[in-house]
Amino acid sequence: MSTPRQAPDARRRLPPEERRRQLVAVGLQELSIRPIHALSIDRVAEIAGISRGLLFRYFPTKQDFYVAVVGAASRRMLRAAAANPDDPDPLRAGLSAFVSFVDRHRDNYQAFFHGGFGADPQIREIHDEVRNTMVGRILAATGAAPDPLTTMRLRGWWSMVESLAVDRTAAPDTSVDDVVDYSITVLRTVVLDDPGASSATIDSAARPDLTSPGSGS
Amino acid sequence: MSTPRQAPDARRRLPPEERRRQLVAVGLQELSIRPIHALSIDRVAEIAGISRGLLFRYFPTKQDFYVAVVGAASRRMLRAAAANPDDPDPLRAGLSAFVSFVDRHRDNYQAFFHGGFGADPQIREIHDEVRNTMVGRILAATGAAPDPLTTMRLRGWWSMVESLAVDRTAAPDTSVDDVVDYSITVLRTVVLDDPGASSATIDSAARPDLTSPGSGS
DNA sequence: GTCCTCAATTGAGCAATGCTCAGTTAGGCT
DNA sequence: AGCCTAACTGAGCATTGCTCAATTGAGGAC
Repeated sequence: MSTPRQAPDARRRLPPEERRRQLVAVGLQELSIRPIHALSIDRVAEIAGISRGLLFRYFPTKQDFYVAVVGAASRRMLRAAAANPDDPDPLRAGLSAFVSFVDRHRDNYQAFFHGGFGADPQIREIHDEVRNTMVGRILAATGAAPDPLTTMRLRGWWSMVESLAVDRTAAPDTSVDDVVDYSITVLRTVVLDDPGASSATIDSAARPDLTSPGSGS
Repeated sequence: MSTPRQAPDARRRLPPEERRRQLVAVGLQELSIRPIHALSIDRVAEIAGISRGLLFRYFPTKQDFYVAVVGAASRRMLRAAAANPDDPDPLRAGLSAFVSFVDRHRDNYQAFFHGGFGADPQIREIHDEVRNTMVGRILAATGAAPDPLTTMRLRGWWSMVESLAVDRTAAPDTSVDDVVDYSITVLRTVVLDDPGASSATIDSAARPDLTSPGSGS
Protein backbone atom coordinates (compact mmCIF):
# COMPACT_ATOMS: atom_id res chain seq x y z
CA MET A 1 0.00 0.00 0.00
CA SER A 2 2.53 2.55 1.11
CA THR A 3 5.20 1.38 -1.27
CA PRO A 4 4.86 2.41 -4.89
CA ARG A 5 6.32 -0.93 -5.88
CA GLN A 6 3.51 -3.12 -7.16
CA ALA A 7 2.59 -6.52 -5.81
CA PRO A 8 3.72 -9.57 -7.81
CA ASP A 9 0.34 -10.11 -9.39
CA ALA A 10 -0.64 -6.47 -9.69
CA ARG A 11 -2.23 -5.52 -12.95
CA ARG A 12 0.41 -4.43 -15.33
CA ARG A 13 0.28 -2.99 -18.77
CA LEU A 14 1.76 -5.38 -21.29
CA PRO A 15 2.85 -4.90 -24.89
CA PRO A 16 0.16 -6.44 -27.10
CA GLU A 17 2.27 -9.26 -28.42
CA GLU A 18 3.24 -10.40 -24.97
CA ARG A 19 -0.32 -10.20 -23.67
CA ARG A 20 -1.51 -12.16 -26.65
CA ARG A 21 0.99 -14.88 -25.95
CA GLN A 22 -0.02 -14.96 -22.31
CA LEU A 23 -3.67 -15.38 -23.23
CA VAL A 24 -2.92 -18.15 -25.69
CA ALA A 25 -0.82 -19.83 -23.01
CA VAL A 26 -3.78 -19.74 -20.65
CA GLY A 27 -5.95 -21.25 -23.37
CA LEU A 28 -3.38 -23.96 -24.03
CA GLN A 29 -3.38 -24.87 -20.37
CA GLU A 30 -7.13 -24.74 -19.81
CA LEU A 31 -8.23 -26.41 -23.02
CA SER A 32 -6.04 -29.38 -22.28
CA ILE A 33 -8.16 -30.20 -19.25
CA ARG A 34 -11.63 -29.10 -20.30
CA PRO A 35 -13.46 -28.79 -23.63
CA ILE A 36 -14.05 -25.40 -25.19
CA HIS A 37 -17.73 -25.21 -24.36
CA ALA A 38 -16.84 -25.63 -20.68
CA LEU A 39 -14.34 -22.80 -20.72
CA SER A 40 -15.80 -19.33 -20.37
CA ILE A 41 -14.17 -16.13 -21.49
CA ASP A 42 -14.60 -14.93 -17.93
CA ARG A 43 -12.47 -17.73 -16.65
CA VAL A 44 -9.70 -17.07 -19.12
CA ALA A 45 -9.74 -13.39 -18.22
CA GLU A 46 -9.70 -14.16 -14.53
CA ILE A 47 -6.75 -16.54 -14.82
CA ALA A 48 -4.88 -14.02 -16.92
CA GLY A 49 -5.76 -11.33 -14.40
CA ILE A 50 -7.45 -9.01 -16.85
CA SER A 51 -10.98 -7.87 -17.59
CA ARG A 52 -13.27 -9.62 -20.05
CA GLY A 53 -13.30 -6.50 -22.18
CA LEU A 54 -9.60 -6.68 -22.82
CA LEU A 55 -9.79 -10.22 -24.04
CA PHE A 56 -12.17 -9.12 -26.74
CA ARG A 57 -9.67 -6.54 -27.87
CA TYR A 58 -7.26 -9.32 -28.71
CA PHE A 59 -9.79 -11.90 -29.85
CA PRO A 60 -13.01 -10.35 -31.15
CA THR A 61 -14.78 -13.67 -30.72
CA LYS A 62 -14.47 -16.66 -28.48
CA GLN A 63 -14.14 -18.63 -31.66
CA ASP A 64 -11.16 -16.49 -32.67
CA PHE A 65 -9.56 -17.22 -29.35
CA TYR A 66 -10.15 -20.91 -29.79
CA VAL A 67 -8.72 -20.85 -33.29
CA ALA A 68 -5.62 -19.06 -32.02
CA VAL A 69 -5.09 -21.63 -29.28
CA VAL A 70 -5.57 -24.62 -31.55
CA GLY A 71 -3.24 -23.01 -34.06
CA ALA A 72 -0.60 -22.60 -31.37
CA ALA A 73 -1.03 -26.21 -30.29
CA SER A 74 -0.62 -27.29 -33.91
CA ARG A 75 2.57 -25.34 -34.41
CA ARG A 76 3.92 -26.69 -31.17
CA MET A 77 3.15 -30.24 -32.26
CA LEU A 78 4.62 -29.78 -35.72
CA ARG A 79 7.78 -28.41 -34.15
CA ALA A 80 8.04 -31.27 -31.67
CA ALA A 81 7.44 -33.85 -34.38
CA ALA A 82 10.01 -32.43 -36.77
CA ALA A 83 13.07 -34.51 -37.54
CA ASN A 84 16.51 -33.06 -37.35
CA PRO A 85 17.22 -32.05 -40.97
CA ASP A 86 20.64 -33.70 -40.76
CA ASP A 87 19.19 -37.01 -39.70
CA PRO A 88 20.27 -39.83 -42.01
CA ASP A 89 16.77 -41.33 -41.89
CA PRO A 90 14.38 -38.36 -41.78
CA LEU A 91 11.34 -40.52 -42.35
CA ARG A 92 11.93 -42.72 -39.33
CA ALA A 93 13.13 -39.80 -37.22
CA GLY A 94 10.04 -37.72 -37.95
CA LEU A 95 7.65 -40.59 -37.36
CA SER A 96 9.39 -41.50 -34.16
CA ALA A 97 9.23 -37.92 -32.94
CA PHE A 98 5.52 -37.80 -33.71
CA VAL A 99 4.60 -41.07 -32.05
CA SER A 100 6.50 -40.25 -28.90
CA PHE A 101 4.98 -36.78 -28.88
CA VAL A 102 1.54 -38.37 -28.83
CA ASP A 103 2.83 -40.71 -26.16
CA ARG A 104 3.80 -37.83 -23.91
CA HIS A 105 0.72 -35.71 -24.60
CA ARG A 106 -2.07 -38.13 -25.28
CA ASP A 107 -4.84 -36.21 -23.57
CA ASN A 108 -3.80 -32.86 -24.96
CA TYR A 109 -3.46 -34.40 -28.38
CA GLN A 110 -7.00 -35.73 -28.28
CA ALA A 111 -8.31 -32.46 -26.88
CA PHE A 112 -6.80 -30.24 -29.55
CA PHE A 113 -6.97 -32.46 -32.59
CA HIS A 114 -10.15 -34.42 -32.04
CA GLY A 115 -12.15 -32.02 -29.93
CA GLY A 116 -13.82 -28.66 -29.80
CA PHE A 117 -15.66 -26.88 -32.57
CA GLY A 118 -14.54 -29.58 -34.96
CA ALA A 119 -17.30 -28.85 -37.38
CA ASP A 120 -16.08 -25.33 -37.78
CA PRO A 121 -14.39 -24.46 -41.08
CA GLN A 122 -11.48 -22.64 -39.46
CA ILE A 123 -10.66 -25.50 -37.14
CA ARG A 124 -11.00 -28.01 -39.90
CA GLU A 125 -8.64 -25.93 -41.96
CA ILE A 126 -6.03 -26.02 -39.21
CA HIS A 127 -6.33 -29.78 -38.92
CA ASP A 128 -6.02 -30.08 -42.67
CA GLU A 129 -2.92 -27.92 -42.69
CA VAL A 130 -1.32 -30.06 -40.02
CA ARG A 131 -2.05 -33.18 -41.97
CA ASN A 132 -0.81 -31.67 -45.21
CA THR A 133 2.37 -30.53 -43.54
CA MET A 134 3.07 -34.01 -42.25
CA VAL A 135 2.23 -35.52 -45.63
CA GLY A 136 4.54 -32.98 -47.25
CA ARG A 137 7.34 -34.04 -44.97
CA ILE A 138 6.78 -37.67 -45.82
CA LEU A 139 6.79 -36.85 -49.50
CA ALA A 140 10.06 -34.99 -49.08
CA ALA A 141 11.59 -37.76 -47.00
CA THR A 142 10.65 -40.48 -49.46
CA GLY A 143 10.97 -38.60 -52.71
CA ALA A 144 7.54 -39.77 -53.78
CA ALA A 145 5.66 -37.91 -56.46
CA PRO A 146 3.17 -35.37 -55.08
CA ASP A 147 0.36 -36.34 -57.41
CA PRO A 148 -3.24 -36.23 -56.12
CA LEU A 149 -3.53 -39.98 -55.77
CA THR A 150 -0.36 -40.37 -53.72
CA THR A 151 -1.40 -37.43 -51.58
CA MET A 152 -4.76 -38.98 -50.92
CA ARG A 153 -3.17 -42.29 -50.01
CA LEU A 154 -0.69 -40.56 -47.76
CA ARG A 155 -3.43 -38.67 -45.98
CA GLY A 156 -5.16 -41.96 -45.34
CA TRP A 157 -1.93 -43.49 -44.17
CA TRP A 158 -1.36 -40.57 -41.83
CA SER A 159 -4.79 -41.07 -40.27
CA MET A 160 -3.74 -44.62 -39.60
CA VAL A 161 -0.52 -43.47 -37.97
CA GLU A 162 -2.47 -41.09 -35.73
CA SER A 163 -4.80 -43.87 -34.70
CA LEU A 164 -1.94 -46.23 -33.92
CA ALA A 165 -0.05 -43.57 -31.98
CA VAL A 166 -3.08 -42.84 -29.81
CA ASP A 167 -4.03 -46.48 -29.29
CA ARG A 168 -0.47 -47.35 -28.44
CA THR A 169 -0.58 -45.21 -25.30
CA ALA A 170 -3.02 -47.76 -23.92
CA ALA A 171 -1.18 -50.82 -25.23
CA PRO A 172 1.78 -51.56 -22.98
CA ASP A 173 2.81 -54.50 -25.15
CA THR A 174 3.54 -52.31 -28.12
CA SER A 175 6.48 -49.92 -28.13
CA VAL A 176 6.86 -46.64 -29.94
CA ASP A 177 9.35 -48.28 -32.26
CA ASP A 178 6.89 -51.03 -33.07
CA VAL A 179 4.42 -48.46 -34.29
CA VAL A 180 7.09 -46.65 -36.26
CA ASP A 181 8.28 -49.86 -37.89
CA TYR A 182 4.81 -50.97 -38.74
CA SER A 183 3.87 -47.56 -40.15
CA ILE A 184 6.93 -47.54 -42.38
CA THR A 185 6.10 -51.04 -43.55
CA VAL A 186 2.62 -49.97 -44.55
CA LEU A 187 3.96 -46.84 -46.17
CA ARG A 188 6.49 -48.67 -48.34
CA THR A 189 4.44 -51.68 -49.30
CA VAL A 190 1.10 -50.12 -49.91
CA VAL A 191 1.06 -46.37 -50.19
CA LEU A 192 4.19 -45.85 -52.22
CA ASP A 193 4.88 -48.50 -54.79
CA ASP A 194 8.44 -48.61 -53.62
CA PRO A 195 10.33 -51.31 -55.49
CA GLY A 196 13.15 -51.03 -52.97
CA ALA A 197 10.90 -52.44 -50.28
CA SER A 198 10.30 -56.01 -51.23
CA SER A 199 8.11 -58.13 -49.04
CA ALA A 200 11.17 -60.18 -48.16
CA THR A 201 12.83 -57.18 -46.56
CA ILE A 202 9.69 -56.46 -44.59
CA ASP A 203 9.32 -60.03 -43.45
CA SER A 204 12.81 -60.19 -42.08
CA ALA A 205 13.01 -56.72 -40.59
CA ALA A 206 9.89 -54.90 -39.60
CA ARG A 207 7.11 -57.40 -39.52
CA PRO A 208 8.26 -59.62 -36.65
CA ASP A 209 8.19 -56.67 -34.26
CA LEU A 210 4.48 -56.26 -34.58
CA THR A 211 3.30 -59.68 -35.57
CA SER A 212 3.26 -61.12 -32.09
CA PRO A 213 2.17 -59.00 -29.14
CA GLY A 214 4.58 -58.50 -26.31
CA SER A 215 7.72 -58.40 -28.38
CA GLY A 216 8.53 -54.78 -27.96
CA SER A 217 7.75 -53.34 -24.57
CA MET B 1 -61.42 -20.45 -32.59
CA SER B 2 -65.03 -21.47 -32.68
CA THR B 3 -64.33 -24.99 -33.77
CA PRO B 4 -63.01 -27.39 -31.15
CA ARG B 5 -61.04 -29.14 -33.85
CA GLN B 6 -57.39 -28.15 -33.60
CA ALA B 7 -55.30 -26.60 -36.36
CA PRO B 8 -52.84 -28.85 -38.22
CA ASP B 9 -49.84 -27.59 -36.27
CA ALA B 10 -51.63 -27.09 -32.98
CA ARG B 11 -49.75 -28.20 -29.93
CA ARG B 12 -50.51 -31.76 -29.27
CA ARG B 13 -49.65 -34.06 -26.43
CA LEU B 14 -47.38 -36.82 -27.61
CA PRO B 15 -46.32 -40.08 -26.01
CA PRO B 16 -42.81 -39.58 -24.65
CA GLU B 17 -41.12 -41.96 -27.03
CA GLU B 18 -42.61 -40.30 -30.06
CA ARG B 19 -41.76 -36.82 -28.84
CA ARG B 20 -38.24 -37.92 -28.13
CA ARG B 21 -37.88 -39.25 -31.63
CA GLN B 22 -39.26 -36.04 -33.05
CA LEU B 23 -36.75 -33.95 -31.09
CA VAL B 24 -33.86 -36.14 -32.17
CA ALA B 25 -35.07 -35.83 -35.75
CA VAL B 26 -34.98 -32.06 -35.45
CA GLY B 27 -31.46 -32.29 -34.06
CA LEU B 28 -30.40 -34.58 -36.90
CA GLN B 29 -31.69 -32.08 -39.42
CA GLU B 30 -30.30 -28.96 -37.79
CA LEU B 31 -26.91 -30.31 -36.79
CA SER B 32 -26.23 -31.38 -40.33
CA ILE B 33 -26.23 -27.76 -41.44
CA ARG B 34 -24.81 -25.94 -38.43
CA PRO B 35 -22.42 -26.87 -35.60
CA ILE B 36 -23.72 -27.55 -32.14
CA HIS B 37 -22.57 -24.29 -30.63
CA ALA B 38 -24.58 -22.44 -33.23
CA LEU B 39 -27.77 -24.33 -32.45
CA SER B 40 -29.74 -23.05 -29.47
CA ILE B 41 -32.17 -25.04 -27.42
CA ASP B 42 -34.71 -22.33 -28.17
CA ARG B 43 -34.40 -22.99 -31.87
CA VAL B 44 -34.89 -26.71 -31.45
CA ALA B 45 -37.92 -26.11 -29.29
CA GLU B 46 -39.35 -23.64 -31.76
CA ILE B 47 -38.93 -25.98 -34.72
CA ALA B 48 -40.48 -28.82 -32.76
CA GLY B 49 -43.32 -26.51 -31.72
CA ILE B 50 -42.83 -26.97 -28.00
CA SER B 51 -41.59 -24.90 -25.10
CA ARG B 52 -37.98 -24.84 -23.95
CA GLY B 53 -39.04 -26.32 -20.66
CA LEU B 54 -40.32 -29.47 -22.26
CA LEU B 55 -37.09 -30.08 -24.06
CA PHE B 56 -35.33 -30.17 -20.74
CA ARG B 57 -37.71 -32.80 -19.55
CA TYR B 58 -36.45 -35.12 -22.26
CA PHE B 59 -32.83 -33.99 -22.26
CA PRO B 60 -31.73 -32.54 -18.92
CA THR B 61 -28.78 -30.90 -20.63
CA LYS B 62 -27.98 -29.56 -24.05
CA GLN B 63 -25.08 -31.97 -23.97
CA ASP B 64 -27.48 -34.84 -23.39
CA PHE B 65 -29.47 -33.75 -26.39
CA TYR B 66 -26.35 -33.58 -28.49
CA VAL B 67 -25.25 -37.02 -27.34
CA ALA B 68 -28.64 -38.45 -28.25
CA VAL B 69 -28.51 -36.93 -31.73
CA VAL B 70 -24.98 -38.09 -32.43
CA GLY B 71 -25.91 -41.53 -31.16
CA ALA B 72 -28.86 -41.63 -33.55
CA ALA B 73 -26.65 -40.54 -36.43
CA SER B 74 -24.20 -43.30 -35.55
CA ARG B 75 -26.85 -45.98 -35.50
CA ARG B 76 -28.20 -44.72 -38.77
CA MET B 77 -24.75 -44.86 -40.32
CA LEU B 78 -24.01 -48.32 -38.97
CA ARG B 79 -27.28 -49.55 -40.38
CA ALA B 80 -26.65 -47.98 -43.77
CA ALA B 81 -23.14 -49.39 -43.91
CA ALA B 82 -24.15 -52.91 -42.99
CA ALA B 83 -23.75 -55.60 -45.57
CA ASN B 84 -26.52 -57.97 -46.39
CA PRO B 85 -25.73 -61.02 -44.21
CA ASP B 86 -26.30 -63.31 -47.17
CA ASP B 87 -23.80 -61.47 -49.32
CA PRO B 88 -21.10 -63.81 -50.67
CA ASP B 89 -18.43 -61.17 -50.02
CA PRO B 90 -19.47 -59.43 -46.81
CA LEU B 91 -16.17 -57.58 -46.50
CA ARG B 92 -16.44 -55.90 -49.86
CA ALA B 93 -20.16 -55.33 -49.50
CA GLY B 94 -19.80 -53.65 -46.13
CA LEU B 95 -16.91 -51.47 -47.21
CA SER B 96 -18.71 -50.48 -50.35
CA ALA B 97 -21.82 -49.58 -48.39
CA PHE B 98 -19.76 -47.43 -46.06
CA VAL B 99 -17.81 -45.58 -48.72
CA SER B 100 -20.90 -44.78 -50.71
CA PHE B 101 -22.69 -43.72 -47.54
CA VAL B 102 -19.94 -41.19 -46.94
CA ASP B 103 -20.23 -40.23 -50.58
CA ARG B 104 -23.91 -39.43 -50.21
CA HIS B 105 -23.63 -37.72 -46.83
CA ARG B 106 -20.21 -36.15 -46.79
CA ASP B 107 -21.16 -32.97 -44.95
CA ASN B 108 -23.33 -34.75 -42.42
CA TYR B 109 -20.64 -37.32 -41.91
CA GLN B 110 -18.06 -34.68 -41.13
CA ALA B 111 -20.49 -32.80 -38.92
CA PHE B 112 -21.43 -35.76 -36.78
CA PHE B 113 -18.18 -37.69 -36.66
CA HIS B 114 -15.57 -34.98 -36.73
CA GLY B 115 -17.42 -32.09 -35.18
CA GLY B 116 -19.07 -30.82 -32.07
CA PHE B 117 -18.07 -31.48 -28.51
CA GLY B 118 -15.47 -33.92 -29.70
CA ALA B 119 -13.39 -33.59 -26.59
CA ASP B 120 -16.28 -34.78 -24.52
CA PRO B 121 -16.00 -38.27 -23.05
CA GLN B 122 -19.52 -39.26 -24.04
CA ILE B 123 -19.06 -38.26 -27.66
CA ARG B 124 -15.69 -39.91 -27.83
CA GLU B 125 -17.26 -43.05 -26.48
CA ILE B 126 -19.83 -43.05 -29.26
CA HIS B 127 -17.16 -42.61 -31.88
CA ASP B 128 -15.18 -45.42 -30.31
CA GLU B 129 -18.19 -47.68 -30.35
CA VAL B 130 -18.78 -46.99 -34.01
CA ARG B 131 -15.20 -47.80 -34.83
CA ASN B 132 -15.23 -50.93 -32.72
CA THR B 133 -18.43 -52.08 -34.37
CA MET B 134 -16.92 -51.67 -37.80
CA VAL B 135 -13.73 -53.40 -36.71
CA GLY B 136 -15.83 -56.21 -35.28
CA ARG B 137 -17.57 -56.64 -38.58
CA ILE B 138 -14.28 -56.76 -40.41
CA LEU B 139 -13.01 -59.35 -37.98
CA ALA B 140 -16.11 -61.43 -38.54
CA ALA B 141 -15.93 -61.06 -42.30
CA THR B 142 -12.28 -62.03 -42.50
CA GLY B 143 -12.14 -64.56 -39.71
CA ALA B 144 -9.11 -62.85 -38.25
CA ALA B 145 -8.19 -63.39 -34.63
CA PRO B 146 -9.51 -60.66 -32.34
CA ASP B 147 -6.28 -60.26 -30.41
CA PRO B 148 -5.29 -56.79 -29.17
CA LEU B 149 -2.65 -56.29 -31.82
CA THR B 150 -4.94 -57.11 -34.72
CA THR B 151 -7.63 -54.93 -33.22
CA MET B 152 -5.23 -52.02 -32.95
CA ARG B 153 -4.10 -52.49 -36.52
CA LEU B 154 -7.67 -52.72 -37.71
CA ARG B 155 -8.61 -49.54 -35.90
CA GLY B 156 -5.74 -47.81 -37.66
CA TRP B 157 -6.79 -49.29 -40.95
CA TRP B 158 -10.34 -48.11 -40.39
CA SER B 159 -9.12 -44.56 -39.79
CA MET B 160 -7.43 -44.79 -43.14
CA VAL B 161 -10.62 -45.98 -44.79
CA GLU B 162 -12.53 -43.06 -43.30
CA SER B 163 -9.95 -40.63 -44.57
CA LEU B 164 -10.03 -42.11 -48.05
CA ALA B 165 -13.80 -42.16 -48.14
CA VAL B 166 -13.99 -38.49 -47.23
CA ASP B 167 -11.18 -37.38 -49.53
CA ARG B 168 -12.71 -39.33 -52.36
CA THR B 169 -15.76 -37.11 -52.43
CA ALA B 170 -13.47 -34.36 -53.66
CA ALA B 171 -11.50 -36.55 -56.06
CA PRO B 172 -13.55 -37.10 -59.20
CA ASP B 173 -10.83 -39.30 -60.68
CA THR B 174 -11.24 -41.92 -58.00
CA SER B 175 -14.34 -44.07 -57.81
CA VAL B 176 -15.96 -45.65 -54.79
CA ASP B 177 -14.81 -49.04 -56.02
CA ASP B 178 -11.25 -47.80 -56.30
CA VAL B 179 -11.28 -46.90 -52.63
CA VAL B 180 -12.85 -50.22 -51.72
CA ASP B 181 -10.30 -52.16 -53.75
CA TYR B 182 -7.41 -50.25 -52.32
CA SER B 183 -8.69 -50.60 -48.76
CA ILE B 184 -9.04 -54.35 -49.15
CA THR B 185 -5.55 -54.53 -50.58
CA VAL B 186 -4.13 -52.74 -47.57
CA LEU B 187 -6.19 -54.87 -45.25
CA ARG B 188 -5.02 -58.17 -46.68
CA THR B 189 -1.39 -57.36 -47.28
CA VAL B 190 -0.59 -55.37 -44.20
CA VAL B 191 -3.11 -55.58 -41.44
CA LEU B 192 -3.95 -59.24 -41.60
CA ASP B 193 -1.08 -61.50 -42.51
CA ASP B 194 -3.32 -63.23 -44.97
CA PRO B 195 -1.35 -65.84 -46.87
CA GLY B 196 -4.19 -66.10 -49.37
CA ALA B 197 -3.45 -62.59 -50.58
CA SER B 198 -0.11 -62.75 -52.29
CA SER B 199 1.33 -59.60 -53.72
CA ALA B 200 0.95 -61.14 -57.17
CA THR B 201 -2.81 -61.35 -56.76
CA ILE B 202 -2.94 -57.76 -55.66
CA ASP B 203 -0.80 -56.56 -58.52
CA SER B 204 -2.97 -58.19 -61.10
CA ALA B 205 -6.33 -57.39 -59.56
CA ALA B 206 -6.67 -54.50 -57.20
CA ARG B 207 -3.60 -52.37 -57.51
CA PRO B 208 -3.98 -51.13 -61.10
CA ASP B 209 -7.26 -49.47 -60.29
CA LEU B 210 -5.61 -47.02 -57.96
CA THR B 211 -2.10 -46.80 -59.25
CA SER B 212 -2.84 -44.36 -62.01
CA PRO B 213 -5.35 -41.57 -61.50
CA GLY B 214 -8.28 -41.33 -63.81
CA SER B 215 -8.85 -45.01 -64.27
CA GLY B 216 -11.99 -45.34 -62.27
CA SER B 217 -14.37 -42.44 -62.55
C1' DG C 1 10.53 16.98 -12.76
C1' DT C 2 5.98 18.15 -15.28
C1' DC C 3 2.91 17.62 -18.76
C1' DC C 4 0.93 15.31 -22.64
C1' DT C 5 -0.55 11.82 -25.49
C1' DC C 6 -1.66 7.40 -26.92
C1' DA C 7 -3.17 3.07 -26.30
C1' DA C 8 -3.75 -0.68 -22.96
C1' DT C 9 -7.18 -1.55 -19.74
C1' DT C 10 -11.47 -1.38 -17.16
C1' DG C 11 -16.23 -2.24 -15.80
C1' DA C 12 -20.95 -1.31 -16.38
C1' DG C 13 -24.35 -3.08 -19.18
C1' DC C 14 -27.07 -5.56 -23.11
C1' DA C 15 -28.95 -9.56 -25.47
C1' DA C 16 -28.94 -14.37 -25.87
C1' DT C 17 -28.62 -18.75 -23.93
C1' DG C 18 -28.70 -22.79 -20.76
C1' DC C 19 -31.52 -24.26 -17.26
C1' DT C 20 -35.38 -24.41 -13.25
C1' DC C 21 -39.86 -24.73 -11.38
C1' DA C 22 -44.47 -23.80 -9.96
C1' DG C 23 -48.42 -24.07 -12.20
C1' DT C 24 -51.67 -25.50 -16.27
C1' DT C 25 -54.12 -28.60 -19.22
C1' DA C 26 -54.75 -32.48 -22.37
C1' DG C 27 -56.42 -36.95 -22.63
C1' DG C 28 -57.34 -41.59 -20.92
C1' DC C 29 -60.00 -44.08 -17.20
C1' DT C 30 -63.83 -45.10 -14.21
C1' DA D 1 -69.42 -36.15 -15.96
C1' DG D 2 -65.50 -36.01 -12.96
C1' DC D 3 -60.80 -37.23 -11.85
C1' DC D 4 -55.94 -37.89 -12.06
C1' DT D 5 -51.67 -38.62 -14.06
C1' DA D 6 -48.16 -36.66 -16.63
C1' DA D 7 -47.21 -33.99 -20.79
C1' DC D 8 -46.64 -29.32 -21.25
C1' DT D 9 -46.12 -24.17 -20.54
C1' DG D 10 -43.95 -19.79 -19.57
C1' DA D 11 -42.08 -16.67 -16.39
C1' DG D 12 -37.79 -16.06 -14.51
C1' DC D 13 -32.76 -16.71 -12.87
C1' DA D 14 -27.71 -17.04 -13.61
C1' DT D 15 -24.28 -17.21 -16.88
C1' DT D 16 -22.06 -16.11 -20.94
C1' DG D 17 -20.61 -13.89 -25.27
C1' DC D 18 -19.91 -9.35 -26.59
C1' DT D 19 -19.90 -3.74 -26.78
C1' DC D 20 -18.43 0.77 -25.52
C1' DA D 21 -17.52 4.98 -23.19
C1' DA D 22 -14.49 6.21 -19.67
C1' DT D 23 -10.05 5.49 -17.18
C1' DT D 24 -5.24 5.07 -16.37
C1' DG D 25 -0.50 3.66 -16.84
C1' DA D 26 3.79 4.34 -19.38
C1' DG D 27 6.90 6.58 -22.44
C1' DG D 28 8.36 10.84 -24.88
C1' DA D 29 8.82 16.14 -25.26
C1' DC D 30 10.09 19.94 -22.96
